[in-house]
Amino acid sequence: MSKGITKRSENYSEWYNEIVKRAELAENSAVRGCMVIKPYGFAIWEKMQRALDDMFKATGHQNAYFPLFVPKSFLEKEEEHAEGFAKECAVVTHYRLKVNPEGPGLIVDPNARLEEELIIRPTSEAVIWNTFKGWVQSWRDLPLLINQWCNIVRWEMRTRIFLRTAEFLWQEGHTAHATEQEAIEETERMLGVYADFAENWMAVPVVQGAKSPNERFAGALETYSIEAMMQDGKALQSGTSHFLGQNFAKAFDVKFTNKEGQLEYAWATSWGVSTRLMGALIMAHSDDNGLVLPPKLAPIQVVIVPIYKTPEDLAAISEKVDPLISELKAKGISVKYDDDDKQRSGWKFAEYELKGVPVRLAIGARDLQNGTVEVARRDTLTKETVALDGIAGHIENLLAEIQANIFRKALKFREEHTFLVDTWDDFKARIEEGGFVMAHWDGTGETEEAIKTETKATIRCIPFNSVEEAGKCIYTGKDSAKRVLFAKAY
RNA sequence: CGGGAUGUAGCGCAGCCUGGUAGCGCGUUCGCUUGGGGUGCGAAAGGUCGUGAGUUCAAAUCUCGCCAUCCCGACCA
Repeated sequence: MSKGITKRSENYSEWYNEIVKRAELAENSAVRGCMVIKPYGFAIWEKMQRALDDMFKATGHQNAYFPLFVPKSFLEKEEEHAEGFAKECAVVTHYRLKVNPEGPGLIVDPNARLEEELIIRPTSEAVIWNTFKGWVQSWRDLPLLINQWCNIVRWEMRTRIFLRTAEFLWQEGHTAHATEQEAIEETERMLGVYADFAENWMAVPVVQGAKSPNERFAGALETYSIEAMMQDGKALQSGTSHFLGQNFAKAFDVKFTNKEGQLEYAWATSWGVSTRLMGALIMAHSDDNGLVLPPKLAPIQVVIVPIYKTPEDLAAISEKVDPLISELKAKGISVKYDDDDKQRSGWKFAEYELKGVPVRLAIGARDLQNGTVEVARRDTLTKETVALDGIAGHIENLLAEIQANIFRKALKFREEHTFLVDTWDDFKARIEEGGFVMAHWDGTGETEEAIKTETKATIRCIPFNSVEEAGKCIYTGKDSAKRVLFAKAY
């Protein structure tokens, strides 16, 4: 295997695949379309989960768990929902295998056919609303604020590790409310939580907005999303929040008695983010040397590499390093002291760079003499020699600075690749180059479809902060009241 | 499901056209060397060439079937 990795400018998708592999985040599995998330990659996902889970709890939600299997009759109940997911469902038809009587191996036992097929959940609205029926009777039972962490299966034709796999991990929030207004507020609140997480934890700036009807979740009245820009200028939908109206309450007969004693259908929301966020994290920050991680999500925030020849040298270094490790840990900083003699220091430098560790300290005989340590930061690839005295505080500040810096960098990149466009020729040219294009649209699905066919760009969202501004549709020239966000998307 | 390609050592590949002892790089193991950016040298281990059939004295190589994977399209968080 060559030591360098493919450059972003040469082949962006190859670069992405190599980062995933070389940083040991995940690998393709023996099972078509499914990935193995490796320990280092999973550690990042766990940090994401922890932060998100805390945010869900802080907004009043509780975790629960619902079955992997969805009876086909449940999935059928909400018609649009069923239609939307039908094409990508894995179906369980039998419950037993048996030894092949005519040869080696096992066969599906034809006598063990299920009376009703079970669908492996592509999402859990159906099972959950079937359950909610039993949980909701009175206005006092509302709001019902539930979240679950689980895996789901969507049988994709073409898969890409983290970005689109047949099986993936996610979190799905499902809530029931007494009023439409309350449900809409919840939908907005949770999109806000996602935006907060993306920007303040992942350091990925996002555009919040509403999906066009074409791009809406099957069964939703309104879908909101956060859209992030990757370094190739393409958009990645990084989280969605849906206002489901009373569709599921009606489909599953979830009614409650309001304060006036009348029966009403409950109002629903659902919202989710998935392991796709790992893809966003990689593609937003990493460079031609490997992964770049925001300190807040890095499994290892600081690595310390001793430079030594003899065991005596190492002992002298460790004597200085040990108290520093304690001090860093006391500040809640995760630190790894890599005194492993199996690899050389130069090899370690390259390896931790590849894995995106935000700060690397190197300490050798020279430093012991001078009372210093070499501090290297991953985001800028710069090094400085700093006095060992007071280094813990310095590192703490440095981690915060790195977190802020990679956000700034990503935001600057997005701003430099976002364009206001008013003519169709400009539109095609800008989309071709990559980036976000803010343009007027006549509001029809037909126009959206035509633009997609001609340019591969879709409406990523109608941004919440889009100002009212009279204009003409980029494609048809019809009147438009505001600009929407167009881009090619993952 | 349409179009294209690939399957040879743990990984990345050459060999196939023109059939005749299975090779290279990385990694692995051992020894020495080196140690502030993937050290250098030497030795060694490791493959029923995706699979099944056929042609042939002889098949990684030619023919046919099957399987799997990847890329490009239609579908998608």
